[in-house]
Amino acid sequence: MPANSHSASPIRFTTVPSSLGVVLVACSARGIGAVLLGDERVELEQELVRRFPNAVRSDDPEIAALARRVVDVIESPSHGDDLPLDLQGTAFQREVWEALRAIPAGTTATYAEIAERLGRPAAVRAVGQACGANNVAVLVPCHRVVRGDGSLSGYRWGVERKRALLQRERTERAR
DNA sequence: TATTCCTGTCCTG
DNA sequence: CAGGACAGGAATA
Repeated sequence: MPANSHSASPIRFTTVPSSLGVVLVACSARGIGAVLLGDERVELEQELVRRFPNAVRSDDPEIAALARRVVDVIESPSHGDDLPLDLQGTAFQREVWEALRAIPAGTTATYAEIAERLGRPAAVRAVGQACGANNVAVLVPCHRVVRGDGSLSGYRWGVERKRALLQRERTERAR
């Protein structure tokens, strides 16, 4: 049991294919620290290492099982998730991400609504910033936040994926 | 329609 | 440390 001093505990990751492209799942001892979406495996690995320099690839079955569960949530949003998360961010960012998790699948909220929910109605723009800083795609549903005029605005992993996720969740909710 | 300002955070010089 | 850039939005002209 290596007692780690100030260098964070190792973060292990693996990648799996999905209908939305490659999914990279990384986790620490506390839980899932990152879920990245992209077109190419290498691209995602580079992005992860940029954010977590101490991340290492792992073929641990435990990680693989976790990754499979993440893909399940992606493919079938109504599946619900109780996966352990290890979110790192400022107090404000955590508040935002917490608020996002309260948005039911199949529905959306505006950046203004989130800001209001936090008691900071004027911090709308900061909310957008916090969403973009989120490392855990899908499980922290930043894709369910839209503009006041209904447009999808942006998405860190591509607006097309945002559109696909929302459409899928609406379909699941309808049945 | 075009500016301007607001808010929290990050990035860059 | 200062200034600019953002996945927004309301107010003003």
